[in-house]
Amino acid sequence: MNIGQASRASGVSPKMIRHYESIGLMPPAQRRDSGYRDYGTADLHRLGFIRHARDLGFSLDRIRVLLGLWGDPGRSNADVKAIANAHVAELELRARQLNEMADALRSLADACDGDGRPDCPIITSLETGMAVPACHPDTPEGATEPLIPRTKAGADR
Amino acid sequence: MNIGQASRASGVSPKMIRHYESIGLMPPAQRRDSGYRDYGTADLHRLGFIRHARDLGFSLDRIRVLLGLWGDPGRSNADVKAIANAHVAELELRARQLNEMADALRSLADACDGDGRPDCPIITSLETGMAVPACHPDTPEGATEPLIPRTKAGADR
DNA sequence: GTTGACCTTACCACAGTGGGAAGGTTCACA
DNA sequence: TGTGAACCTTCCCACTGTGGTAAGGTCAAC
Repeated sequence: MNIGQASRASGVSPKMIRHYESIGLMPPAQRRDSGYRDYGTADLHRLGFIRHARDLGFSLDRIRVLLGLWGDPGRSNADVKAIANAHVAELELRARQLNEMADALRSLADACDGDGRPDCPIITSLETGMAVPACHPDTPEGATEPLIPRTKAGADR
Repeated sequence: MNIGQASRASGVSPKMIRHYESIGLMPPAQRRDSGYRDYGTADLHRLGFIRHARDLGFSLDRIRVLLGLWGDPGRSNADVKAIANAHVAELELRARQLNEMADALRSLADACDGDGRPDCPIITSLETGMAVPACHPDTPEGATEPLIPRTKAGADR
């Protein structure tokens, strides 16, 4: 089976299949006399595993570990679960950060008339780093606060 | 003012300040006789703007546009608002994708005993690309479904 | 035999940030 | 006046994960 066929069967681009081989995620492929790579069902299986893991957002480095556990008959599912849980936590953290940004920016955009004048609270906030001053239900009168609370996201850049 | 002082005052690393200059986000800095860059309040102001925009997740390319609007007295806040809204939509999309991944993986991890045996639904799912079969409140009896519904995220990789 | 689809390797690109090397400057302190 | 620490300069390389593209070889159908 060609790399192109393996690609269509696995949903991994030929480019990436070669890349995965070059970084050792995939074993060196069998070669035909022509030099063409030749893939079998075991390879397809492995490519599928990698792809599913990528779809769940695992980094290639973590996938390397997962592949190791997959192939280890004496593995402990506790190890797998620990990796999965760590990854879930990371995904949730990143999602939270993105949502914080979206919330902050949405409230800025909501405060902007968009009526064609130059006057713009979004620009003002970017200048000053402060959130829109008023009309915040849960903010004390006229108080301003940092756009994004300086916790994790971008705190020390 | 040195690049180091500008860095501390703006929260942008010296490395990044130079980078922003090299790609034209910052104008070429004034130089002292020694060749050291010299920054004034206008530069600090601009660095702050960039940093706040970065904190909101804007790409450097979009920041370039925002800086242009910032410096344009005849700008329309509708333009700014449009950029902001587009960015909010992107942030939300990415956050949603991450949450989908997290949800899928969390349910896999929940289905894993983690009792030290090799047996592991997470690994099985990565092999087959299917979600855990049972115990899904809103899933018909024994039905299995793709781990991540093939919509946008990673559909065509 | 020709043609088109496919394969090979090898390099470059992206975004955004960090690391480090090799060398020059500034400034305080002895 | 010398010295050392802390700073600055430019230049190159690294990372992640993916895509592009170029120059060339192969395969299969017609």
